[in-house]
Amino acid sequence: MKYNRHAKILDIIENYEIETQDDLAEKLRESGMDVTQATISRDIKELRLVKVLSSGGKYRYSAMNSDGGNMNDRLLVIIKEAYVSCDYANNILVIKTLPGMAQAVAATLDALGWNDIVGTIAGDDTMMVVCRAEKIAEDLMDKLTRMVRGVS
Amino acid sequence: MKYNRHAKILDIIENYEIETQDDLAEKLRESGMDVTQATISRDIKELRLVKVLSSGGKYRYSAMNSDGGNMNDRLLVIIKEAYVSCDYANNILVIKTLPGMAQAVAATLDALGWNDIVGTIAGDDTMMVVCRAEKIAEDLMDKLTRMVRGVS
DNA sequence: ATATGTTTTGCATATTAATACAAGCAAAAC
DNA sequence: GTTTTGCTTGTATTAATATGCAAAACATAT
Repeated sequence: MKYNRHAKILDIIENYEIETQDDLAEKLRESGMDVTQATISRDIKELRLVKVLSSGGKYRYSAMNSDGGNMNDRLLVIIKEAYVSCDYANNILVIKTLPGMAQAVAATLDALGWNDIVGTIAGDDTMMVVCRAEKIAEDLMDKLTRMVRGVS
Repeated sequence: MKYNRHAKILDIIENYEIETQDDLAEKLRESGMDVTQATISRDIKELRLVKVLSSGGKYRYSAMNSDGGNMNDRLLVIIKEAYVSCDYANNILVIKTLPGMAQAVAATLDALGWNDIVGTIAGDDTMMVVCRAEKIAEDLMDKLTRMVRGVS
């Protein structure tokens, strides 16, 4: 359940101004994930999130865009966990995952903040990535399949 | 004294693994700057520093490289505060500042993490920036003079 | 020199975050 | 089937950080 939660956390901090770990706990609870502040402290450490000062002068948890390759590791773990198959047409990449895991993959891809990715959308076991160009979709598919096969 | 301290803080966190605000207070004390944790908390807020997880698994304060233009603001304030004059020869930019402020400007420039800047060195009221190329030095001088004149 | 407004700071404290420890679980090993 | 091992979590606690408030420091006008 941990990786789902991590993904949800990435999702939450992107869409809400989360000031404290308790705020985050609350939001997770609303999603049916019941954890304590202690666990969240550990999640935040693992995800390498940081507390930044938002423009409004308040603190806010955030996934630094480009944190030295760490999010890539995260993607690796989640992909290995969730991946089923992958294909693309034109600039759209479609990723099939285990049931319930599509959100996790999408949130992680989002957190990477890649400019070449226009956006993602996720259902339950399928997600789509809108890429800037067909070439990007192809490259991303390659990258993912290599990840799953354990090739660096 | 505040801007000097801010500069020193930037300097310290770059050169030491600062885990807590108390650690930072200690290092500042070694430099003859005597402040409490409370002040440092406020400094960290103003400088928009973040606590990141270092590769060694420990937390560490850091100035995110490229935090959405905020360090630029910081540079702006410090430049307005300290700037006297500026000139360059070849790829070396020389900045004259008010007495004692050269370190502040240098640390702030360092914190920007610009690739085009090879390095900086600061005395008391003069500092030098070694740029990757003459063009860079020229651009930087322009940027600084525009800053001082209040032109964006 | 004195008053007045602004900024910076420390103190004390409230709030927030990290962690030692033990318990619970599940998979692997025996 | 039992034991071992490794991982995740909550509890309780400690550690770290943020902030309200008053005092001090500074600047500026009178």
